[in-house]
Amino acid sequence: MDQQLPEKITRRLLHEDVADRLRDLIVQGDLPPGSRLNERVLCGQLHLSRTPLREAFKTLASEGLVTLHPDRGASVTPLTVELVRHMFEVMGALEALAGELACRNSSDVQLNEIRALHYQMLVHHARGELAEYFRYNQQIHNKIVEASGNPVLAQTYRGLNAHVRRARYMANLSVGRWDLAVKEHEGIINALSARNGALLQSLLREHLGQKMLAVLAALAKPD
Amino acid sequence: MDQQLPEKITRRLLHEDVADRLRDLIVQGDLPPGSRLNERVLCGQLHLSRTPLREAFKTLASEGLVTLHPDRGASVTPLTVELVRHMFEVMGALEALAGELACRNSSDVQLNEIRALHYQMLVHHARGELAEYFRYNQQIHNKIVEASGNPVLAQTYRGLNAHVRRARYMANLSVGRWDLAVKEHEGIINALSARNGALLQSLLREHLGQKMLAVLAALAKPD
DNA sequence: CGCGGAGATTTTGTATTCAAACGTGCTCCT
DNA sequence: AGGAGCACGTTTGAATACAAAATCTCCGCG
Repeated sequence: MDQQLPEKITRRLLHEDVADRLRDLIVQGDLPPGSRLNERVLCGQLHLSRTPLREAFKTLASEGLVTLHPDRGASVTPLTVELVRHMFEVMGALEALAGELACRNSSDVQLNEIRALHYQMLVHHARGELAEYFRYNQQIHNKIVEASGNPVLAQTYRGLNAHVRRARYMANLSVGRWDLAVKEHEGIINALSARNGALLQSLLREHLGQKMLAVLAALAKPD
Repeated sequence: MDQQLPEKITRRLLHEDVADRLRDLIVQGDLPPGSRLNERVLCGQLHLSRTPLREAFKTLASEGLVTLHPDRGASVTPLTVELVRHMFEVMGALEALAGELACRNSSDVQLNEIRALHYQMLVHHARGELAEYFRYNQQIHNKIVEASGNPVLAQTYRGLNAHVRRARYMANLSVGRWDLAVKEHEGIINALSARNGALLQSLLREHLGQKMLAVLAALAKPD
């Protein structure tokens, strides 16, 4: 009997690339909050036709990064204090769940990978390489969510995380906060290594709460 | 000074209607899990062109109800035991959060609305009107999530809930389970009325857990 | 009888076209 | 002066057209 066909070598669809591209632009602030997304202009810049661009809009809209105004186009969803607070609330619940599950389900291999990333991150922190630090930091959180073994959780997390990354991008952390964040990570890794789910949950919540405060503070001041 | 323009009388976009339509068809099983979605055929049935249909696919794909296969079209995401388990795990975390927040943030008006829905539901239960019961049941859970005052949570919840409803649709509950579910609801309403967040959380978790077991049992047998 | 492959057919992915809504700036009237 | 109304250009929404990939068909061959 014939096996389920193994999902091809995965060809990439244009609208997916475009969605990724736009998501990055939004997260990094190149497309600032509230800005209008003119289809003709973007088509020119991205060298494609309106069809895949508009399809990408739909994807981003359902992630909440983009808002659609019937007959008046799309715009980058504004990043309000309220939105940030609500996002972090949900993220908190998701990360807590991820931590609990990761303690129960993750393999030792996965755990070692996470630890390895952590040490890499420490190196970049020591060298003051912020961008690299961010990348590893992000990877660690992603790995923890992956290690939960729950793809639905992972996908939901990814969707929200784009917002969080956008917020954090605007909120360039202070050095003091940075050092503290590294300390918090230390505890997180330890709790995970000990597979202490309850502890890990509270540490993740604390960590995320601190991150939110930093983001809110940064949002509040200059614009 | 001029007021924020009140977002128009909201014109509805075609692809949104189509997405709603398809979502219902999938949830109700008219488009069974795994079935292929032929664009030409669906265009004929829904009386529209491929453009808005494909846009709707993108929305449903990001909700996970539909899976896109590059160059080979779209299909209804299969409903596996694993998927159900993972979904309910995430839903559990979301509902728990919703319960906690609802206890803290909901207005008395909202609480009364929920209680009113509950009594309506009891009436339909007493009369054995399953479909009506389901509608009120659904509304109650939605209202609780709304009462949390967190739109991000609400949207995330809605996205996953489509899956849950689909699962439940396949799993027509037994009468015994039905009576029990009503009892559980009684406790949920009481905890919410007392604004006892901790209790509400555990009751919601228990309730959802029971629902998952019923769904899994139904999934396991016939097919 | 099964296998393989060339060509036809279908289906999808993307571009282009057509139509309707929106916004703008002007005129004209009060 | 100020505002209503209208013609114009612009932008979006949806349909259609075109191109490429996948699937199907059917024939020859082992």
